[in-house]
Parts: sequence; C-alpha cells; structure tokens
Amino acid sequence: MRDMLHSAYGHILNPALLDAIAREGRFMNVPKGQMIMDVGDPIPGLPLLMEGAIKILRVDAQDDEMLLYFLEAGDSCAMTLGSFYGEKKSEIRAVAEQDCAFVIVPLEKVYDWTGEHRDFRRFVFESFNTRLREMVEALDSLAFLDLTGRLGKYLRDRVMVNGSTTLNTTHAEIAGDLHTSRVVVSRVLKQLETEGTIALHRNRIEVLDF
DNA sequence: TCATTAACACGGG
DNA sequence: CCCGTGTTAATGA
Repeated sequence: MRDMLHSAYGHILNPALLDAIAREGRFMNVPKGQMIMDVGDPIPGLPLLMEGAIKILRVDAQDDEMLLYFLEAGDSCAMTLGSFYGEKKSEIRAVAEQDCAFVIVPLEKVYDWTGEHRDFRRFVFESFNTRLREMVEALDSLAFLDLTGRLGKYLRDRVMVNGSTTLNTTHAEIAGDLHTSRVVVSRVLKQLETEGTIALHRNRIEVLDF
C-alpha cells in the first residue's frame, strides 16, 4: 500500500506526508462496476486514487445519469470536500470504471494538513483546479458539440482512462453516460464504423482511429 | 432538422 | 430465453 501511494503521489507529496497519509488514511479496494459513492452520501474524506479509474456522474430526479469526468491513478477529487464549513453530502455519484485502489484521508486531517503542510495545501488546490477544468470541459462539450462530437470525445476519454483501444461497454451504457437515447448512440456508432473510426462488436467497441 | 419514444426482428451466449 | 443491437415510424422541440 505504501509503495502504491509513493508511486502515484511521490511527485507532489513529500515522503513524510505520504507516511502520515498511510497511517491516518483508510485503504479501500473496489471492483470494476461497483458504486463507490452516491448522491446524498456523507463524504468521509479526501480520496486519493492509487490504481484504477473512477467515473464521476451527475444524477437527476429520475435517476438518469450524466458523465462529468473520469478520475485516474494520481488524481484526487477535492470537489468532494465542498465547503470547509458547509454541507458534507455528496453531490455526485462515483462508479468504479476499473478495479480501484484508493485511500481516504479523514476530513479532520485534511483541515489540519492544509494548514500545516505547504505540499498538501498545494496538492488540494491543484486538485480543485484540475477538477474545475474538467467540469468546464464537460460543459463545453454539452454546449458546443453535437452528439457525434460528444461521442467522439467520450470514446477518446475512455480509451485514455482504460489504457486500451478496446472498450467493453454497451450502447445503452454510453447512452446513459451521455444522457441521451440508445437509438441515437447506435446510429452514430454505426456511422463512425462505416467511416472506419471504430469497429463494433457485441459488448465491445474497438477504437481504431482517435 | 435532429432527438426521443415505442416497437420490432435478429442473433449470440 | 434474455439481452444487445440495428432499424423504422411517429412525434416533438
């Protein structure tokens, strides 16, 4: 566990801090596909992802989802902190995109360390900044791209976070992530296939050109 | 025009 | 058989 922490976060957090995180944090392993946190769940602390990838989704009143962004190894999610004084309930849903290993730093320690350690403070602010950038990117693609464009970006993102051009997924899952209907996803995917960008199989999409 | 909903057939596991 | 996929028709924004 300590090795995983060091390899994922050694470039930004000093060894003493990493040891403190290993001491105070709660380690968790979550298998692919499992929900890690839902809307309304209390936020236990700051998650530091060491292995795997996590899908972050927004959820509406009908329980329909919409993908915001992915977390990868080395990513944290300071957004979960919200206000230091206000609400500590999750605004989002998190689902394991792959088998995940992460450590959760308790909120009190986050408050202590952001005051005491320059490294940690910088880390939290950078995480905030990165997440905000991804949020704006998600907003951009919603506002400025048509479905073909959004689907292209979505496929590229998934290829990146999974480290493979073969995606084990269904049209229905994609439709859910993009918050659109399965019919349109099937049609646009078919169009991308005839263009030679991807190859379609049952439960599997191969991204050939991206 | 383009997305959505409903409906249906096909076929693989 | 069940589920994922590919398509069509009707309807709506």
